[in-house]
Amino acid sequence: MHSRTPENAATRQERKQRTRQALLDAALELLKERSFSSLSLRQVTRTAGIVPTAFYRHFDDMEELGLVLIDESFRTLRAMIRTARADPRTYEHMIRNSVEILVGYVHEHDAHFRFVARERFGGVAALRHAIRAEIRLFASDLATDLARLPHLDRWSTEDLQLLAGLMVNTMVGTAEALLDAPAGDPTAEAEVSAAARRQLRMITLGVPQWHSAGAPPS
Amino acid sequence: MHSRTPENAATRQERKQRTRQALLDAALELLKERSFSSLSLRQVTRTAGIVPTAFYRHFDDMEELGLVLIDESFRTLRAMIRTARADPRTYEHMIRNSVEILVGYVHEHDAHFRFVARERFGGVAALRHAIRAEIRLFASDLATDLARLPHLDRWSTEDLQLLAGLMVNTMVGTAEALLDAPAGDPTAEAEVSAAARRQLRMITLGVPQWHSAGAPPS
DNA sequence: CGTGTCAGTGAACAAGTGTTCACAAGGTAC
DNA sequence: GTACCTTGTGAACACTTGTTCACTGACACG
Repeated sequence: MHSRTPENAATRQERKQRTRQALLDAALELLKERSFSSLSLRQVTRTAGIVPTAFYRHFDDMEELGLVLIDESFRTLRAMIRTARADPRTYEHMIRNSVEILVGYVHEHDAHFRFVARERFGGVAALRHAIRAEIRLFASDLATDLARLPHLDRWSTEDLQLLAGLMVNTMVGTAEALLDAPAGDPTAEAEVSAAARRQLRMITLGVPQWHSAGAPPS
Repeated sequence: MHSRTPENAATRQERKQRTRQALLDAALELLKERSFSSLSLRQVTRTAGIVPTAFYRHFDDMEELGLVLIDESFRTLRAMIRTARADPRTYEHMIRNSVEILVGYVHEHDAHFRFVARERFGGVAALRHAIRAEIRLFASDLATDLARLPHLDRWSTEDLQLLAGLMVNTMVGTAEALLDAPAGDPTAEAEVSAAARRQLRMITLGVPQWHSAGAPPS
């Protein structure tokens, strides 16, 4: 064994990537309690186990790190959405499925969800805008999925967007309620998801009436 | 004119109250851009025009100031709600009325709304909890009002709460959309409020169907 | 008029901040 | 095997932060 790579060493790129990820993880960990704007570069490097100045080898700025963190968070969010988009046969099926998947993801990636929820209206404009854009995108995807359901196939795209926005809003509210539930309390979690299902059902019940009711202008 | 009170002077209590208010106003002004957790005592005193140490004559803490600010914000919110609660005759009337009042209040007290929206999931736990409690209270009030409307008079209180939560959520989302609209752009504002009305209508359209549809368990 | 109260001052502190710079060490490339 | 490149180090900088303390001066009260 003349090789001097005891298994934790590796190519330089890999090592760099590893401490970069350590910085991201450290920040995400700290963001469970503080908010991003009150997070200091030195705190991040300290909990990542490197010296403050080394930070600049990986990011220009705390803001740049924040944006990468948003990207990372939305990768898991998009993965969730992809899972949830599988064949929306009926409203009921879609509702049960979506809520269940949401609960699972929030449970498993609560740091990402917590970060996004906190920064959605937080102090840092760049993060706010990135998040807002992603959520809008999400609503658009949902709208095109909805268009395949009975009754909704003849809705205008504007109304579909509004309906999707309503549902996304409810889901976001549910996610936030889940984050607030005492960690790992299964009954609280069950209550929140039951409430979410009922609320989504309330929304869908109006669907068949919408156009026959006239949908008054403005 | 031997009196040395040129009009800005007054009794000592009044003067104290005035600088106290100056501190609150300064903080609220700064909170339009930063978030509370990244707001420093010295910044507040600086923009209020007093020396940092004088802060302690009025508050023990920045957190105490924050809580007072929440109180102040929710006084205007409660005033809004009181106005909006006047006789909910029909759904349509209620919707038009509520949205219009909301738009007016957000327009006039945008600093308060902005502060609340930002701290609802912000870093400071005490503020978060205070806000959450107020919003729950709001939803409860709305639920009791809703109980007087046709169809809803025979709903269970749990379902009324869920419906109210749905509507409050939509209103909160609308308020946040209004805060994002380019300042004073009347067409953007009109679009947001039109969207809000349509969304609320979508919700109410399901109401007559709810119980006849079975409202399946959990 | 005289005395005490108290909102606001200014100096001082220990600690934390972002960012710079010169430097060490070791993997990379020739 | 040697020279380079790059990740991480440590000292140093100029600031800002919260909080303390002894103080001043004008209003309040007797």
